[in-house]
Amino acid sequence: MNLNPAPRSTIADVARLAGVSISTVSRVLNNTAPVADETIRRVREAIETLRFTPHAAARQLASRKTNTVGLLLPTISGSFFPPMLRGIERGARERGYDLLIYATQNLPEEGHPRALGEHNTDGLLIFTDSLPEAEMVHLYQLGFPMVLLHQSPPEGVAIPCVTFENKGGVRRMMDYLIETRGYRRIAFLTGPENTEDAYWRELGYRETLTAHGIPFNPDLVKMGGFDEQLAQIAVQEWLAEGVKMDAIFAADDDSAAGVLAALRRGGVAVPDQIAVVGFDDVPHSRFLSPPLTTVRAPIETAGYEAVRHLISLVEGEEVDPLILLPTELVIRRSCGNPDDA
Amino acid sequence: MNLNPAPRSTIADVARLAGVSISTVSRVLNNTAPVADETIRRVREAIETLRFTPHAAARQLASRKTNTVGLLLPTISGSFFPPMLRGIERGARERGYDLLIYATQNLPEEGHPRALGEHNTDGLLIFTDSLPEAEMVHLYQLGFPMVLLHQSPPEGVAIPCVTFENKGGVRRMMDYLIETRGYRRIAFLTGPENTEDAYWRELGYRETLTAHGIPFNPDLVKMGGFDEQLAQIAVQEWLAEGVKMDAIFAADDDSAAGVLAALRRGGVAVPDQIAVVGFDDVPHSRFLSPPLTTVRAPIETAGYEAVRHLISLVEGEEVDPLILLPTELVIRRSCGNPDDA
DNA sequence: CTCTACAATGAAAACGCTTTCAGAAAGCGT
DNA sequence: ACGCTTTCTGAAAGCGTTTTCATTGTAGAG
Repeated sequence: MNLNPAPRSTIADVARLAGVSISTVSRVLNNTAPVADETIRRVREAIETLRFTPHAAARQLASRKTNTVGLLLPTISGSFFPPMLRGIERGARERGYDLLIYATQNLPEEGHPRALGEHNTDGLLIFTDSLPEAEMVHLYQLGFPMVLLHQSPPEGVAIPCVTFENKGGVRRMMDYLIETRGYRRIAFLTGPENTEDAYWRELGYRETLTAHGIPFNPDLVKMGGFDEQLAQIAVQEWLAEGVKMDAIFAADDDSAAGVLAALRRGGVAVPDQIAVVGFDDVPHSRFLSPPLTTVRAPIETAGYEAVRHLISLVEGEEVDPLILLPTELVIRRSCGNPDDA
Repeated sequence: MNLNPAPRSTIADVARLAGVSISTVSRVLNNTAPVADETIRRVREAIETLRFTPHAAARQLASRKTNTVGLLLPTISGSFFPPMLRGIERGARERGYDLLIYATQNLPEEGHPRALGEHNTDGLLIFTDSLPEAEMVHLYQLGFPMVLLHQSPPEGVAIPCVTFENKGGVRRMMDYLIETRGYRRIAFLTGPENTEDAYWRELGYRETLTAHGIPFNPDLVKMGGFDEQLAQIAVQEWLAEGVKMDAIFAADDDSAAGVLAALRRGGVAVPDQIAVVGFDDVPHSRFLSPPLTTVRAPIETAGYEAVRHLISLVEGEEVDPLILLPTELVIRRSCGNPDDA
């Protein structure tokens, strides 16, 4: 089937029908030079009757621009992902760019990781752990536009990075738990290793403890891995070990959901016996039971800003090397908020 | 910056370095005609030392193929989305295609909806409600490859469609609830209007009722809209109205999560007072409390199969008009499963 | 040995645009 | 009327590939 795939009309057809040259058609298409009103009208009309659509590849070849940005991420999962992608898609679309997605996990074995950026896209959005450092440096040296999401660039490589104000967010939440709610034994469920967001969140936890003169207790820290199931297991262990605590700070909301589930299963009342807080404020969190107190991270905004900065870069503008998005406390019932009881 | 963007090497550079013609380079690149082993070696070497990557746009222009498929969806959200996208990405990648994403919600006002498929992609994956019917018909008449996801084609338009065996899944779940668990007053929380999955699921509910001689009771049906919050509200209404029921069948897992939250808030024990079941088995569902009994829909597989069928179409093969993916009962605690109590 | 067939290569023509260059027409100050 | 812009337009040269066509050997068939 489809052996004779309907001859698409080209710019030449339009030119012929409108009685002008292809240059003129191109000019009205791109508004790239003055054209007489009457001519514009005729060309537009011809375009309409022929249902003409410029051929993207030809355009890209001639103009040396793809008007496409690529998004690299390790894999597609978690409740973090949809808001981020939504922001990215919106940002790209608003500036007239298309969005190409690569889950690097699925990429062919060492095949042509290079083919990624250099020719298919004008720039790359790189999420966390999705591109080997060597490849990144090479692209950088070629002057290829990139923006990092939740990951800082390698030493000496000035690739802009957008991320959350993780440490400050944790800090404010900890202050609240300690000062307002009076908790002292606060456990922390870390994110995955080698993840920067996770690193800063944990650091915020430790620093705030110190600032309040509370000694750091290694028994109160386990790995939650930003994962619901891992978090459940960790909490079950705490329960089994009989470790006592006033509150559990989960490094993200997915793991906080796991904490909630494990505590409920273990017959522990939240927040009466143990308070629980998370980080991110993914859409789901307000529906947890009890509704989750958390640190709101502007996930969608991060995606949106990242892609806009990338496009600025593509279009030759300068861009701040670090874009730190503010976080915000969202107090709900899981931490024992009396106002919402 | 980036005014002098590192001259990328072209096929001509490779040819020169290897001492052959560009035709030969192209041939070893695409394995499109026999080339002497020694020549292949030299060309490969030249490619390597120049770090040459073929320019995608030029390739597309010359070969009239983009090796890209587009995914159209209304918006990016919900727990349904990540598995689906994962399947699609994997399927596309496996067959050597790139994936372009369009959230049609973000598309410019009536601008060039046409530009979507015709020139940027070799084919389009169309999710539910994301493309006006007229546009679809037009593309179809042009012979443009498309596959629909969870939506059937308009009258007389033979666009393949992949979706779940919704009615059968609901049917089996209902049989189980009625026959094995002995429930009679089963409420149903519908999906959004004008959504086919929602339609078939509701139909399955009604038909099974009839099959078991249970009269249909309109009081036991409310709109859940595949949405956690809407579902909560609906359940709150039921509770306020004092409607009695043995079980609630939510048309998808997101709304089932809302049901669970609302019941807990209303002090109703699940499954002891009211059983709850959902549909989809999104990753999250097994972590709900109690773990959700649901109908597993192969979401990732649907995406995977859809994109593979699309690519088959692109490559000129025939494809079944309807791909119905089987669903499967997943019995967990929320329906009162004694084995897992 | 000749004939045919096929492996191996190169030259050159697309592919459908954008962009430079140049020229014609038209306005305008003097 | 004269030069000088400025506006508008067309011809033609790319952009970096793939693909067709032609050419040259070289090997097996007869």
